[in-house]
Amino acid sequence: MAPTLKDVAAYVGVHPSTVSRVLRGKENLKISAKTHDKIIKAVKELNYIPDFTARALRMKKSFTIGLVVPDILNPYFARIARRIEQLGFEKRYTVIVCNTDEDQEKEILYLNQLISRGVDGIILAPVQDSKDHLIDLIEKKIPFVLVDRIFEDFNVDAVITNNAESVIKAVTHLVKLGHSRIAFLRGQKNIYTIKNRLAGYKQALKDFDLKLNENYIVGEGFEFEHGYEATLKLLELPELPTAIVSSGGDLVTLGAIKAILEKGLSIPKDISLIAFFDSLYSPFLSTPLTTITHFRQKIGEKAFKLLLKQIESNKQNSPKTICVDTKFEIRKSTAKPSK
Amino acid sequence: MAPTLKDVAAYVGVHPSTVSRVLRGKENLKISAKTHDKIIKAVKELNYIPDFTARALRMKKSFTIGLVVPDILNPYFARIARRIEQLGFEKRYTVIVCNTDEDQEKEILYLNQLISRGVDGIILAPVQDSKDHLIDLIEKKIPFVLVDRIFEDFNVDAVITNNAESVIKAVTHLVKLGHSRIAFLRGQKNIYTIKNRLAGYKQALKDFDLKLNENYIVGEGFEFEHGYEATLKLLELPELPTAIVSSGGDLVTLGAIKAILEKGLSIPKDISLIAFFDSLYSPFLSTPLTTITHFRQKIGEKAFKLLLKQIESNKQNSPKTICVDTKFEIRKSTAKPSK
DNA sequence: TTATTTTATGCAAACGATTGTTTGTTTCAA
DNA sequence: TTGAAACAAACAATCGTTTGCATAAAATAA
Repeated sequence: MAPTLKDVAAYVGVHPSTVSRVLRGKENLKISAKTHDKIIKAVKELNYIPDFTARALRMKKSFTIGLVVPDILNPYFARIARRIEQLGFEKRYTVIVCNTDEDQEKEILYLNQLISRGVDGIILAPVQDSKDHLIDLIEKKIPFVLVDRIFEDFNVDAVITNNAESVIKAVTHLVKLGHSRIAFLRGQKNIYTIKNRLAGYKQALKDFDLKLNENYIVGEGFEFEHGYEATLKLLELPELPTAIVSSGGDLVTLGAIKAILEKGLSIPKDISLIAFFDSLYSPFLSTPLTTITHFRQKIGEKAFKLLLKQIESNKQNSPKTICVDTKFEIRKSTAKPSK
Repeated sequence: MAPTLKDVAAYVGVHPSTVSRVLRGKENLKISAKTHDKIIKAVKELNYIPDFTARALRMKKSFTIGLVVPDILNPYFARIARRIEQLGFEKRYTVIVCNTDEDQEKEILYLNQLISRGVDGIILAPVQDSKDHLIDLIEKKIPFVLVDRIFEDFNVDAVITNNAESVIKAVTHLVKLGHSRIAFLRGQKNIYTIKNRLAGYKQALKDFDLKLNENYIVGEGFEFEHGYEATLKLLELPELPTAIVSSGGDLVTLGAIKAILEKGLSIPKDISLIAFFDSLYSPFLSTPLTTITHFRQKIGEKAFKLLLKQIESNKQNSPKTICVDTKFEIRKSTAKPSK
C-alpha cells in the first residue's frame, strides 16, 4: 500500500499534522529545522505521494477544471483545449475533457458529473438548446466561463470572436471581386456563432443592396456529411451561386469541397469559397483556402485566465465578455466570377 | 451549500447509512418500501448530488482514468482520445487528458499527478527515454495500457500498429512504380513507432536489393518545422530522391510538402510521397495523398477495453499486445518516376 | 526565582461518503 | 406465551488530509 501521512509521521515519530504542515509549507506555525529535515527525508525515503482525493475532500478544492466542448476532434476546440491544458499544468490544475456531440442531454449529464466531482471551475462551449442548467451553476456558485458561444441576456464571463464582422469582411471581399450570388453554408442552426455569422452575412448583403435568397442559406450540422449534403442541394438550384461562405468549420467545408468537385465544378473558377478553417491545413488543400482564421490558443488562454480569476477571488466580479479578433487570410479559393 | 447525505437523512428522519444504501441499490440489506420511497423523494426535492470525492476516498475508486499522450493536437491522438472518452462516458468514467510534448520530465510529473489523484487506470503513449517510472506503476499495481509505443522486453498490455509492415507495403508500391531512390522522412528518433517504420524501410530496401543511402534518412521531430527542414536538406542533396516516405504524421508531412513546393518541384511528377496522414484531410490536399491510414478509433477502443479489464479484474492476467492493422490507400501523390 | 511570552508539537474534529456490526422490532412457529 | 428467525434501521469506524485549539517546553522578561 502506498504510504500515507500517518505512515510518514510514525516513521519520524511525530504527529501527522506536523508532517502535513511541513509539506504544505506556508503557515505561520513554526517547525524546528530538525524535525523539518527529518520529515523531508522520510518523505523521500518512503516515497510518499499525498492523496489528492483526501485533500480535495478536506479543503473543498480539487485543482481540477472541467472542459466541456462539442467535440475535441474538431481542431477548433482541440487547440483551445490544448492551451487550457497547458496553462492548467503550470498552475497545477488538471483538466477533465468532456464531449457533448451537440447533445443537450449529454451536456447536462457531464455538468452534473463535474459538479459531483467537485471541480473548481468549468469552461464550456454550450449546446444552446437551453440555459437553465447554467443558471444552476450560478446558484451553486461554481465558477465557469463560456467560450465561443453565449446567450442573449445572460451576463457571465465569456470569450467569443467577432463572428458577424468577420463574415462581413468575407462577403465584402467577394462583392468587390464582383460576386452577387453568394451562398451561406451554415453549420448547425441555433448556435450562437452561426446565428451571428448569418447575421453578418445578411447585414453585408443589405449593405451592398443585394437581395437575400433564402435558398442560398443551407446546412444543418457540423459534420462532413452535413456540409456535403447541403452543398449538393445548393448546386442543384436553378440559379447557381458563384460563391460560398462556409461557416461550419473544417468538416463542413471539406464536405462542401467534395460536393463541388463531384459536380465537376472547380474552385475558384466556378465557385469561390471562403471558410472558417484550420490554418494549418488550408494552405495545402487542392485549392488553398481563403479563410477566416481564429486565434484559438488566445481564446483558450483568455478563457483560462478568466476562470482562474473567478476561482481565486471569492468576491463576485462583474462578468466580462472578451472578444478575440479573427484574421482574414486571402489564398486561392476566391476569384472573380466567370461570367 | 449543496446538500449532503446527512442533510437528506435528516430531512427524512433516518440515518445517513440508510440513505446511502438506498442510493447505492444492490446490497442484501433490505429497506422497507416506505422509507425507500421517502428517501428517493427527498433526494429529488433537495436535488442531492453525491460527492464523488468523498466516495472516491472511502471506496478507493475514482472512476477516473488518465490519458497521457504527446500532443492531443495531433489528430492521431485526438481520435484515440475521443474514442476513449466516449467509451469512458458509457461506463461512467471520466478522462483526464495530459500532454507531454515528448518531454520525459513532464510525463513523470503527470504520471505522479495521476497517481496522486487516485486514477483507476492510465492509458499512455510514452516518451521513450526511459521506462523506470513505468516499473513504478507496476509496483504500485496501477492498471495501465500502452498505446502506439512499447518497449522491448517490457511485457505489459499494449495496443500498437504494424508499423514495419505498413512501410514495407509502401516501399513495395514505390518500387513497383519504378522508384529506387526512396527517402525516409522520420519523425523523432528513438520512438518505438519510428524505429519500427525505419526497420520496415530498411527491410524493404534489402528485399529489393536497393542500396541504403544514410543521407536519405532525415528528420528530428514531429513538428511542422521538423518536416520542413528535413525535407529541405533532402532536396539539396546532389542526387535527389524520387520518392519520400513520411513517417512522422500530419505536421511533418505538411512541412515536407511545403519544402517540396518551395523548391519548385511537383508531386508526384518530381517526387512521389507516401505519408502517415489523417484520412479526413488527405483526399483534399493539393495532391491527394497516398497514405498509410490508422484505424485510430479502434486503437482507442482496444486500449480502453484492455484497461477496463485490468481495472475490473483483481487477478493479474498475463499481458497482451494487440496489433491493429493499417490500411494502404493509394491516391494521387505516387506515380512513376520521371526519368 | 517567578511570571510571561514564544516556539514547537500534539490532539481531535472535521470533509462526505460507505459498510461491517449491533440493536431493536416484527413475525411466526411451536 | 415464549423463543427463534427475519427484517429494518441505527451505530460507529474508516478513507487520508487539514486546521483551530490546547499544551508542554523553552526562552525571555521582571
